[in-house]
Amino acid sequence: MDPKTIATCFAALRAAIPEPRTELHYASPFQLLVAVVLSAQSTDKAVNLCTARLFAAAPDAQGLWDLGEENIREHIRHLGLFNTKARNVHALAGIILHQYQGEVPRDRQALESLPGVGRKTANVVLNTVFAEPTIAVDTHIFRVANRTGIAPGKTPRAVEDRLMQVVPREFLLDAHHRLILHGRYTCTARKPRCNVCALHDCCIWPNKQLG
DNA sequence: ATCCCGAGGG
DNA sequence: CCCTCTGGAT
Repeated sequence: MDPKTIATCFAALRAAIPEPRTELHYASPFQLLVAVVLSAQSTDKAVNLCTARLFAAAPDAQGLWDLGEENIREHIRHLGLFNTKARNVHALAGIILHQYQGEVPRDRQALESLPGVGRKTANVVLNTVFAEPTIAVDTHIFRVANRTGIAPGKTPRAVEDRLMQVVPREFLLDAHHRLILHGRYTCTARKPRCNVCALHDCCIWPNKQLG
């Protein structure tokens, strides 16, 4: 897709999604980090239901470390992958508490060394908390980038690298959340709402559906 | 490549 | 029933 068309796409996305932001509920960088770890293969809505009680019981790294893995597991039991997540969140809280003075590090390497934190989660934290121009390629962005033709790629990393090349600078900071929200509500996995899509005229997808 | 793994939607 | 949901570790 040529640069002009891509710029047209993002201008259209800006009009459709004027205030891009995460739908995860959080009151601190640490809470956002935990929420994003919990969000793997789960809906934001389900995560918010869990964290409402979890953060009330343990709002910070000290609290989650003291709460313990067993209690964390009970709070997140209705999320998928809850066992792994409980173990990771507890261990992560301990590391943040003891090695980072309870603060979330603004450093990709440090973030990715945390249990349950990979490149995607690190990119979300860097973008959402520290306002760095990163793009976390999750299931939504991977689908939207490939389907629309904005940034095709066989792996999440390939799509990320391509997005970083082709997204105009003025749209880079908010591209992550705009693409996420577009994928969640319009360019959905199963039955995309092409009839109301802001990208209808610049999207290359050959199977545009009516409703 | 495989495992983890609950809940909601179509 | 099958698919999807802001993946990461082995």
